Amino acid sequence: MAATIKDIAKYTGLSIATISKYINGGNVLEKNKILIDEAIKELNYQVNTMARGLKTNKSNTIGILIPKLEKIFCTSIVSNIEDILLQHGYSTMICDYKEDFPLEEEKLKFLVSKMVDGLIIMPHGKDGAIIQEAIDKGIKVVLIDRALDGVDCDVVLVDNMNSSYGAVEEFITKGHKRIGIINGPREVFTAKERLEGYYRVHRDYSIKVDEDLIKHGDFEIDSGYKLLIELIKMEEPPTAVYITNYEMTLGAIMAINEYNVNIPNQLSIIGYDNLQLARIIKPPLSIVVQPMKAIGETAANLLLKRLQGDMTNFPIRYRLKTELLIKDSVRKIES
Amino acid sequence: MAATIKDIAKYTGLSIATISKYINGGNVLEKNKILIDEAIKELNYQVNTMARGLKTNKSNTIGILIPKLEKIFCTSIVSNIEDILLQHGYSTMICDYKEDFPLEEEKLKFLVSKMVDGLIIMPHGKDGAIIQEAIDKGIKVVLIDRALDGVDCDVVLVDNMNSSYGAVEEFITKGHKRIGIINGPREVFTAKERLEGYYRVHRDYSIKVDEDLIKHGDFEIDSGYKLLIELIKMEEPPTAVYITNYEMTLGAIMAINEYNVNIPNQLSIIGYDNLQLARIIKPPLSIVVQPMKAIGETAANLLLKRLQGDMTNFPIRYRLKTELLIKDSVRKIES
DNA sequence: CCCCTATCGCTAAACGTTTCACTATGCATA
DNA sequence: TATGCATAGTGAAACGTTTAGCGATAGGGG
Repeated sequence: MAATIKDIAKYTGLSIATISKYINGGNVLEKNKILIDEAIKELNYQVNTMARGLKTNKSNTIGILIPKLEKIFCTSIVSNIEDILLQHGYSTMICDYKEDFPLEEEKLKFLVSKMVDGLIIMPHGKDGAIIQEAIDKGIKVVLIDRALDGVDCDVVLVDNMNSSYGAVEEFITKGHKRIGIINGPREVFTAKERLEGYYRVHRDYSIKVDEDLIKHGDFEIDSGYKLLIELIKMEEPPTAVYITNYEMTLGAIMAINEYNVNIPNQLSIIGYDNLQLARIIKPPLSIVVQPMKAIGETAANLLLKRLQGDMTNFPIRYRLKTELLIKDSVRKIES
Repeated sequence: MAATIKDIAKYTGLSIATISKYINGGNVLEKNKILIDEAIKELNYQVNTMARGLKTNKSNTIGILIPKLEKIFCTSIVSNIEDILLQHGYSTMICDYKEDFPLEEEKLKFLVSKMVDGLIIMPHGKDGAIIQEAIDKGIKVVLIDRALDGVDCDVVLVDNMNSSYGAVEEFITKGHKRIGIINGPREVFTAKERLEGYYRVHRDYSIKVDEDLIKHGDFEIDSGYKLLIELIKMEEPPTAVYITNYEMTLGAIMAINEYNVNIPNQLSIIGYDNLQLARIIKPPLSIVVQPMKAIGETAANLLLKRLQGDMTNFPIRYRLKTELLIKDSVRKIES
């Protein structure tokens, strides 16, 4: 049905080797160039990527693997990655694994089976073995947002520790002493780091941490909702709560609305990740803003560099800074 | 490097044809099954999808093409599509075209070049020619959200007309007469239909439409923001505003917050698309909820049916109903 | 004992490219 | 004129599968 390189050869009277050479940027007599171009247009020829991939073991395609398509944090990064890769002639294949470990493995294998030349992964599992397998096959890999043990590759991370430090410090300098934190799962890389920042700033300001104020959710709306309720129902509730991702921030706000908690008079809040959120909520919400654009760009450019064979400083680990956006959801406590 | 079917043949002493047959579900003696399985495990064999695709012209992969990755409306549908396709052994390749027409064409070609067996597309351009080309190549296509002229395929749509009708009717029955609408671009399929509903309910209730109350945005946050301001700054402003997509609803709320407009006392509002939004805003927002889940499921199941060769009622056009979620953002006007 | 059928396995060609090694051509240099 | 050397083009093998067609084997019915 579809025209092949053979048809072009027949049309032009040249050999397939010549056609192939031209298509791949080789030198051909001017008159043959014209002839081939004509044939391509006439026969509506398009390269068969399967055949090419079979020969070359390349696809000019980058696989992107993220936890969940509905998380704006993920898609926003992906979009930035795409922008850059596209400019350099790479296509992308986006997969999400729905926060599911077995599915992560499956999708990763899928991408590998599609002969991607590179991979950008926001990993979920603790186990880097399958990723290492891909690397061993010669696929260049860049991890984003979360590091992984036992994997030999570049990583682009956010400075979670200092971002938490800054947010909680904001509370402290405004006079808060009982500060709740709604954090992610204990075992998750980013959650661990964010909690570390919480501890460290308490230590630096000589404020004792009340472990009851530390709540572990699962980074989803529901747990934000439930844990905020737990916090405000405590016998001695916190005067401020720091929530460490976007979805849980949403959930927390739902709880706040439902229980008619006045922000910031009854409770001070710092949320996470979404600029729009800050403007939609009343009063405007103070948030920690992650550098989605920088993450995407850094990861994409790094991968491009590796694909070009430039392995300087491998493996490299970037730490990108967050921004603390101060609005009206934190009250100053007079002492 | 990687093991091929040949290696398996060598390992087991069988021919490659037998291996291939077994891998593809053919019958093989029990002892050979065991032997082959052992070889596969031992050599860590994985099918080379390129070679397979080259022979079969199939990939067991479905391409999904959406306007923008950051739009929760899109990704939410995609996620539902994926769930179903995955259950049936299909993988998906997700592409977005950033609301850009040339890029839409490019990405479509990319997907076609990857030999996708089917396509689910939320189209942007008016021109269905390239899509028709794909169809002519034997790729099964299902369009979602927007229909397209000159394309011979199934479509899964939302009943935009009646959803607008219902939303505006809610205002009318509560006594509103001057009802603004922040709509999408004039030429966009869904926007046209939503406007049609607005007109029709006015006609049915014998309320004259003031054309100045009809605003055309571009379905992005900014235009929601600007157009709401335009509306409230009118000499004779509307008492209610209906906003026809999620992003513009966000923008409108930003404007409302900024100008300290009291909802619903100064202005009644019905927004679009996002259940979470309803609970985050104060007062809770009445919204039109589109059936993302049903759209995804309908499209996926339909495509699966077509892929199985079942072409009954082709081309079929689904019209899915929206739900009007009534909360506290609409005021009753006593007359 | 023969024939039929079912089952399993094999040979070999084909899919559409890329690429290596080679030939042919033309031109400048000695 | 002979030599050397780019440059353009070619033939053929290879990439890892699938599959049509055929051969071999075995079991069962007559």
